[in-house]
Amino acid sequence: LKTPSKPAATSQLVLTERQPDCQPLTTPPKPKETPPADPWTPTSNLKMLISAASPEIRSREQRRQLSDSSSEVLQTKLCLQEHILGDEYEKSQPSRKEKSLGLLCHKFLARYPDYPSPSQKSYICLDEVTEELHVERRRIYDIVNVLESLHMVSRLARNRYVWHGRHNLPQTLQALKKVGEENKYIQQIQMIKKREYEHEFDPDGERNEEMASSFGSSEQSEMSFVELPGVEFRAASVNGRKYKSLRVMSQKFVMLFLVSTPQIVSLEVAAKILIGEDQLEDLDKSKFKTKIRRLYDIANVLSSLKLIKKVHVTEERGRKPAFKWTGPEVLPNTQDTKLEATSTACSPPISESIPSKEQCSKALFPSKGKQNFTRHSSLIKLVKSIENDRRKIQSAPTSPVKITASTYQSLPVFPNTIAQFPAITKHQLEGQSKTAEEMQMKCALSSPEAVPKPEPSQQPALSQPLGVCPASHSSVPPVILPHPQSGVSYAIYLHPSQAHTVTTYSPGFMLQPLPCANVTGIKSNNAKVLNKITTEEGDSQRGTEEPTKSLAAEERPNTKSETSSQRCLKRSQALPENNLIKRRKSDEESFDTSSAFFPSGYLIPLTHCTHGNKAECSSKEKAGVCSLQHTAYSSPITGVIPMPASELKTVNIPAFHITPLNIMLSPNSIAAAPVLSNSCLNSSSTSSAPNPSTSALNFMLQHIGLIPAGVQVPANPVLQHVPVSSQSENISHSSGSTNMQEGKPSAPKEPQEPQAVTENFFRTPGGPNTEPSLSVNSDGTQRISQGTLYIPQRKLEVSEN
DNA sequence: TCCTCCCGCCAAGCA
DNA sequence: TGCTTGGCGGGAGGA
Repeated sequence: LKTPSKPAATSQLVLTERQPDCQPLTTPPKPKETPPADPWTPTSNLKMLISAASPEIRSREQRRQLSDSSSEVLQTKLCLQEHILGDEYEKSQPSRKEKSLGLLCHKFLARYPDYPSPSQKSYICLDEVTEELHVERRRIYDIVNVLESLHMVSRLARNRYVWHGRHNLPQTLQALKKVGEENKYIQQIQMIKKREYEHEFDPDGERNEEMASSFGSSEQSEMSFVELPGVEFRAASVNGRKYKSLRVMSQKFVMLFLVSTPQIVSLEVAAKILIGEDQLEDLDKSKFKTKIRRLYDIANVLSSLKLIKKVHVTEERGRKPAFKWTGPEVLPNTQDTKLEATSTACSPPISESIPSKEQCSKALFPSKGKQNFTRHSSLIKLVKSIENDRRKIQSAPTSPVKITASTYQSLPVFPNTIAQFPAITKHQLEGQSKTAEEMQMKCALSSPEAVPKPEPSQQPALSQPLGVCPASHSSVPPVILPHPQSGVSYAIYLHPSQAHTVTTYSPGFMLQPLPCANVTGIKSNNAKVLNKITTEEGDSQRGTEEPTKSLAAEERPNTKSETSSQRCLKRSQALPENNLIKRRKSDEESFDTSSAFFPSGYLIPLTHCTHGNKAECSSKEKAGVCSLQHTAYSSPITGVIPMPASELKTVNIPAFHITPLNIMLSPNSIAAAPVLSNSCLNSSSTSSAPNPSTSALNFMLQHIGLIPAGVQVPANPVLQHVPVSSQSENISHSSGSTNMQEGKPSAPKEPQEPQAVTENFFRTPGGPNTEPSLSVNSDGTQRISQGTLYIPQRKLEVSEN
């Protein structure tokens, strides 16, 4: 039965009308002799008319205070039928748009308060809803499933749901964001975009294989449902279908927004990620189309909830539908231990012995809060702490988008970022010839995913647009740690987010020499390449509308999250469900194994840094060291690696407490900060800034327990030669997240010296995303002048229509 | 022409 | 066994 279209004006009237009180009209019994397929028979026609016009009829009845006796109604209908014929009838039919799921969802939501009183539970009876909204049940399921994914409703029983409203939304979004980060969706997005571009030139390429390798084996990515305390998930079917459910898809879709910066996700990318996470064989076209369909369904509901808004992103490849997150900003999770999502996947847990920061901290400090969270596999991944750390010290290896420094500086949070930016990158640049720089850039861009293997000898290319040091680093100083064996010094970055996480002493901890990163702007031709595959977003959006997001973009760099071995480990972290005790036990067991893999130590040597060595990089790339996977997700900082316990032998760092900083520190809280190499340092002689003194170093090392009191670390020639820019003085900034002093690039005095070191590490003249230009001072030293800001974000043009 | 997504078939699984 | 739930994809309306 084809439904003729109806003019918007008429149908709009019908649709905007809400009939909260009116019971649906009862359709007169249909004469048996009426052929149901014929729309123009009086009876069938009448039926359709009733369906289409009943709101009007009812409102008319209300206005006239007519009785709703069926005979009168029928009369009215018949009367209406007389007048609405042919085209009129067609016009009376709601258009397709007006039957949309989004509109239906609006109606559905209008029935319930956003924030229902906790004492007054609203129950949803599907039968009632379908009757009152005049929709088939199937559509209600679509809505309810999405709402369920956000814990706005939960299933109570057959046909019956409880309405929670938006009470749980912040919590849910926070949990989803966390899971999304753990799942490294941002990296997957980057990978997909890269693949898209590559596929343009290699349509017959091994796309699926690449995708397969990108996402790992299908078993890696079991679908799981993130639950919240008190919102139990009771799917009607506990079968495998549950894991393909719209609920899970919806959650993952939301996750993509929450982890993306800007928070715009194209359907295509979302579908690919969902497919990639699902089954690799789903990569055929029909599956893709199906996913897209479902995403539209979900998007319609989310749009009704005003969580997302449809936009279009225009790329060189064309205009793509996308959605932009318009929901509440999800702040960083402050209750990690509470947000324990549980995998409800049907796949069996592989291992219970994977430690994680949460597990460690939970073991030590069991949360007093709600513990009803079910466990999500992705939350208990071995490399969690690695990823968190990486995310903060990496940036997306994407094409830069120019914005002016002034624009950038206008951002309210910019000063913080400036303060965080490692001045070391500047020095490194200073120490580089342009040729070397270009070579590095080419190298890094041609293989941006070149992830350094944890071999000390390796010299991974680091192509990192300036200014990607995460804001969260602003207040935590790196520790300069000499390594007597290798003669290499290291910077240890203490991650603030981990500062409060107390973990136990991890016995084997060695500072592993890592190649120094080369930090350069992106100038190679590949920048173009990357640009082409990127989505677009107006700079204005970044700069004015969502400044924090702009910065957050740099906090969520395009980092290769894990090697395949890590994925295996990650995969193996799936834990059994439903038993808190069991979980606790497994947590403990997992914790015991932490010595087998010590994921959070990121160390960058102060020596061994060479400037981008194109030849080396290229050869490694050819040799497969710089695999695609690695490239896309690798740390631009380079040399950020997890360290197996087997390599952690030399220096034991117990859990300790940095009194001056009031930071609880553990080995898991150690990450690397980019540090100049000797060569870098030697070649770069911007000398206006103070060097950290040996006494300061000793002070800090003693305080943090790296060396016993009384022991002095000899003056480190490397450190002494660290040139520190004084140009950062020009940058106003505010810190404040710790009790550290800030903004004194002048010669530090104890005990402020370590802070001064920090300052110097995280400052740069032009802010985090400045592409510096090298100039030569009168004394022959090189300096970086503030230049155009380069945002390692994709060029994005968004149109909302 | 392509995007969007309604619509309903039909299978899984529950009561 | 009937009903609920929901995956799925055809195909039509709309841009």
